[in-house]
Amino acid sequence: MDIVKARTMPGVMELLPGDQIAYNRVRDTIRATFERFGFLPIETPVMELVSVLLTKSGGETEKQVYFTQSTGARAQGKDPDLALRFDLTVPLARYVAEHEPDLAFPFRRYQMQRVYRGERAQKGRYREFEQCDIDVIGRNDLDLRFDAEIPAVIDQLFTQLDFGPFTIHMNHRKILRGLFAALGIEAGERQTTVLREVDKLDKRGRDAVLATLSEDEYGLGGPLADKLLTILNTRGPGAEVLATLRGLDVSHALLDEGIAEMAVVVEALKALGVPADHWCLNLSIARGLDYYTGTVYETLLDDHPELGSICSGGRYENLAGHYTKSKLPGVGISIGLTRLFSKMQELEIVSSSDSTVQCLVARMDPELDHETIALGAELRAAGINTQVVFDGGKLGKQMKAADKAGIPFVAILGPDELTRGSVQVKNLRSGEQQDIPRAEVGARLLAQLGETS
RNA sequence: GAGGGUGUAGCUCAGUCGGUUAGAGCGCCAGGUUGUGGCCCUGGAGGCCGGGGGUUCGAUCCCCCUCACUCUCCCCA
Repeated sequence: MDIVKARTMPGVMELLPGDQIAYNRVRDTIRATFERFGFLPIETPVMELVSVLLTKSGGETEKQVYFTQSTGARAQGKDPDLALRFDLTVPLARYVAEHEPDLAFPFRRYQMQRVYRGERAQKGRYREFEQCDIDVIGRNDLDLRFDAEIPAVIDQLFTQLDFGPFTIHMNHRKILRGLFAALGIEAGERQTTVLREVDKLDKRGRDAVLATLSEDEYGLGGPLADKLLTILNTRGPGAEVLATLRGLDVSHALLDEGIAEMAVVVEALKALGVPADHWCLNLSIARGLDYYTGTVYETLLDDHPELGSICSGGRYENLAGHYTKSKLPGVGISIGLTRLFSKMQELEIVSSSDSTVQCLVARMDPELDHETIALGAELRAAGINTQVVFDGGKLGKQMKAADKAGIPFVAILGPDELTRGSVQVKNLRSGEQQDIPRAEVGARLLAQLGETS
C-alpha cells in the first residue's frame, strides 16, 4: 500500500500542545484586554460571497484570494461564487451594513479569526493566519478621541504581554497629504505612489528613498525630494512634532486640518494615561493601504525593530461604501497574532513549558486502579485539571513523562498510602513531596496551584 | 510576478579531491535504580544520501532534468 507523506501545505502554523497552550495564553490576554475596553465580540463566516468580497478589484490582497466551491458546482464547471476572507475589515464592512439597524453606534467590536491569502509563504508570512482586530464604527461622525483609545488598548496589551519595550508610532494621513500638496505633489495616483515610497524610509534608509523619488517616474527634483524627506524624518513626542509642523515654511489647508486633529488625539492620549515613552509621532509612517484617511498606527518592539510592525491600523472615512449609502467612519487596528507569536517563539520570549494538566495521578499498582481513578475524580471535583495514568510503565517513567509534558504535580496513591488514608503529592518544580490526608488533597493542591501560578 | 539558496537519521548538520559496512550531537526506546523526574553511564532502533536520466569499472559526491522546501524583492499581518 502506498503511504502518503503526512504534511501540511506551506504557510500554515500548526503547533504541538505545549506551544498551543502558550499561543492560547497570548490570545486570551488579547481578548481580555479588548473586553476591558468595552469591545464586543463578533465572528463572521470564513467564506463570503465573491460578489461581496471582491467589490472592487485592483487591491493587492484581493489578487490573493482563495476561491471555494462545492463539488457539485465544480462538476458543472461553474465559476466559484464563494471565497475565503483575506482580512477582517471587509467582512466587518459587510456585517455593519447588513446589521446596521440592530447595532448600537458607535459600534465597538473585536474579532479574532483566521484569514487566508494565496501568496508565496516566507518568513513571518502565512497563507492562513489569525488576526485580532478592534474597530470603532460611527454613524455619520466618529469622535476623534476614539483615535486615542486605540493606542491606549495597544499600550495596555503589550504591557501585559511583556514582550519588551515597545513604541506606538503614529502619523496622520491629512498631514502627509497636506505636505505633499503644499510641495506641489498633486493628489491622486502620484501621492499614493510617493506615500508608498516614503513608508520605506525606516527600512531602506533615507538615501535609497531619496534616489528612488528623484527618478523620472516620480517627477520630484532632487531638492524637492530632499526637502520632503527632511520634514518626514521628524519624529518624537507629540507636542514637539506638532510644534515643528506648525513652524514649517509650507502651508496648506489640509495640513492645518491634520495638525488640529492630531492635537486632539495627543491631548486624549495624555488623559488616557498612555506613558509618553510608549508612543511618538513619526511623520514617515504612511501605511501602504490607501483607504486610511486620518490617524495611522504602527507598533514596533524597541529591541527588535527588524520585525517590522506587529500591529497596525488607522482611521478611514467610510467603511462600507460598497454596501450601503450610510456614511460609516471608523478607526481600528489589527494584530497579526500568528506572525507575532511565531516571532516571539523565535526570540524565545514565549515559553511552552506549562501544561493545561495540573496534576497527574500516577499508577503504582494495577490492583489499585479503582482507587486512582476515584482520586482523579475527587481532584477534578475540586477544580483541578487531572489526568490519570492507566499504562505508564514504571513510576520513574511516569514522573519523567509528567515533567517533560510540563505537568506541575504528581499524586501517588499506592498500597502504603491507602493503608494510611493519605496521598503523596509531589511538586515537580521544587521536588518537594508531601503526605496529605486524602480528604484534604483537593483543597491543599488547589491552594498550592494558586501560589505557583 | 522577479531573483537567489538548499535537499544526507525524527531534529540540527558533518562527510566522501568519485571507491566497497554513510557519521556526530540532540531526541527516541531499553537497562543500570524491584515505589520517585531533571544529572551520569551502557546498549539499541532509526537513512533506496529528494526523484529520474546521463558520464564512469564504480555516483550520496560530477552533469542535465524534475520535484520539494526556503529566503529576498513586491505587498502586507
